[in-house]
Amino acid sequence: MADIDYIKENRLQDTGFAYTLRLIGGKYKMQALYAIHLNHQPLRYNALKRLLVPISFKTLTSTLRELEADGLVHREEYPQIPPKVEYSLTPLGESLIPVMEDICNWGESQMAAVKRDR
Amino acid sequence: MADIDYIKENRLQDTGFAYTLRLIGGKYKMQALYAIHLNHQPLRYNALKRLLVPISFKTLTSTLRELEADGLVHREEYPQIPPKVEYSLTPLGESLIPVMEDICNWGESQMAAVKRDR
DNA sequence: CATGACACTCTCCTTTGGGTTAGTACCGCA
DNA sequence: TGCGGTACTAACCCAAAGGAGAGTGTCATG
Repeated sequence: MADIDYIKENRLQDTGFAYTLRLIGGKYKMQALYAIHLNHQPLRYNALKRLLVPISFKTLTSTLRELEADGLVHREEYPQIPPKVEYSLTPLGESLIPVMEDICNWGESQMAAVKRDR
Repeated sequence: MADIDYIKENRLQDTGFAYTLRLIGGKYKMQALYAIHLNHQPLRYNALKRLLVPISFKTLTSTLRELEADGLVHREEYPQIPPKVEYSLTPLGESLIPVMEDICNWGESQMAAVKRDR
């Protein structure tokens, strides 16, 4: 009954669910994090854009700005010409990788199952 | 380098990420699944609606229809008056619970950390 | 001499998710 | 007799997310 009270009290929307999804819920949020992770070293803006085709400038920029504001990504700007900006994962960002991998794995196995059943 | 090729080949959008998020990405998708799970028995439409306040009829209906179409939820209709419809998790839906709990836990601990640091 | 790379910004446009309101058909209960 | 509960559907609306395309300033390369 404690479980149900928990729902009835209507806290469901205020749990970690909503919190986590606010951070990684965007169309390319997880892809961006994962791409940086897999690269094993900082990634430049245009490199990231090429990896996340067909993302647009606008979306990539806002995606990165939000990830930075949420402390998942670190932005390092080199004031030179031509400009150079590198993005890397913060420890917090890294801590999300296992969670994202679970999501990914579930989807992979499910896709495989669907394919098998046809 | 295999990792990077994986990205470069541009398969990132076609991985389990996108697949899983298509299934549970809606505003109330995970909440609905979790509510049914916690109830330990089938939930009726209006009961679910009360738990997911402030969800609207339209959104709850489309949410449930999509979950059903994706095989995560089972819909059982009792042709009586007044009508009665019960929703329960399929085994596939149940298999998502641990993944969702990981997402939830990460968010909870992160919220706690943010609170602590102020 | 001109093109392209760099890391963007700006403006406008479309799509999508979700919200609002109203209505349906029937019944039990006060 | 009329109100509330049951599980919806239909029509319309709104805001936010994302996409398209052009522009910026400087430099290296062909």
